[in-house]
Amino acid sequence: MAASVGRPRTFNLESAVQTAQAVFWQHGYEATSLASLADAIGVHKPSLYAAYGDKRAIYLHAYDAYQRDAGKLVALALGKHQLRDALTTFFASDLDLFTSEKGAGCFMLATALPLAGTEPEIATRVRAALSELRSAFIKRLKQAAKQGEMAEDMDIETAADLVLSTHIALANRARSGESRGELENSAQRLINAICSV
Amino acid sequence: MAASVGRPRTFNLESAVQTAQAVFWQHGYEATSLASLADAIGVHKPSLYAAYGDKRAIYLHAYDAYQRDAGKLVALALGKHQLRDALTTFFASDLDLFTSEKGAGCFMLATALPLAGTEPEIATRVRAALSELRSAFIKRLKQAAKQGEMAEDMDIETAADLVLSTHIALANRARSGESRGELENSAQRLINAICSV
DNA sequence: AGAGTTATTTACCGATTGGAACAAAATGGC
DNA sequence: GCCATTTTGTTCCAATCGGTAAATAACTCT
Repeated sequence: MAASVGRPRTFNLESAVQTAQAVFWQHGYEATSLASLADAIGVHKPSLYAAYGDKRAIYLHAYDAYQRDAGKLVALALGKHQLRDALTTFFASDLDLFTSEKGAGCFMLATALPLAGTEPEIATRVRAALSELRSAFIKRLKQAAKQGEMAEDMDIETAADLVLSTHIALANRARSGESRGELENSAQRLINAICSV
Repeated sequence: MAASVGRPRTFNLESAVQTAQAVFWQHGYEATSLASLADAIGVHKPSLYAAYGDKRAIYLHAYDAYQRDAGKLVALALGKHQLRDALTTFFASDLDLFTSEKGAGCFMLATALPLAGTEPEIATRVRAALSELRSAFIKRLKQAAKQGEMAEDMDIETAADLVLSTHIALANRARSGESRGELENSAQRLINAICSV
């Protein structure tokens, strides 16, 4: 896979994507210049073009990396045996992510949603990601319902909506600078509303 | 207030702000150029500078107008006598706004939140707006609780969080291009979870 | 050691950006 | 009719934008 012939690359492809991700995360897609990306990574612009392609391609690399990493966190959290454990872990890693030093809020919602106003293919990506997340919630909540872990009068579709809505809202509120404590309170209240045990 | 002396302005200040708002709404703050604003309004750039100030000032005018208009809709909806009526009206006007032809999703969340990553004063504005909205929900839900309109086992803070979260999530999902029907379903499920009558 | 390959650096491109200078045009007050 | 005032249209600015051409440097393979 890696070309062993020719002059070796002086920077790591994956970690450079992480660096680019942080720049996009803080400034958004449009406000991020190629010069600032190259500067942050420590290379010159043509190196970025040679390695990834144009600005859009660099962004999509950062986007894909985020989705992959976030997906792992979701799977890890929802894998917990008890629903309350699963949701607590899910929202804890959510808040870790949304208050990380790489950027405030959710990378995807903060950087891709503005573009969604004019670029349908970006909108479709976000829509698909949210739909996939909701499906994961549905699957996990069905399992919880079987084990009697869900509050009575709470059907699965409603609970999935509430978890997804809280997830999205926490991302938005975190980007607006709300304190982690308040966000944790909201997450805790949702968990108590959904879980019977 | 209006200068009666001098050459009269050839465009309406308020409607020009609405036009500017639509451009920002669709493209976001950074991707909106002064040239495109002037073009959409039908004037030349210097007229915008003379009337409002720089690009940031034009955006803040659009932002303030949005907040004022949206605030009226919220007050109108929450003024309904029955909680179910109030929430139904609230989310209906939400979806009208989020699927309007002026732009997809919520103007505030779509255009201001990306800026919040680097500009604290913008972040503070959004934070304050969301906090104010939550307070309005709390006030309205307290009244509903007195009249026995809220589901048992549902405390006010939790319900307010869920309404706010759903509101924010609908805005995000609308911008991602989700159909109005799916969004309506989510709103309806939340209403059923909160209201006893 | 030389050839082939790949990534580097420097320099540059046209286009667009937000913003401003300036004079002409259009009004009300005198 | 003229002056003060305000907005208009034209023109221009330095800076930055995303992207590229071309030469050089660093490596592997034979």
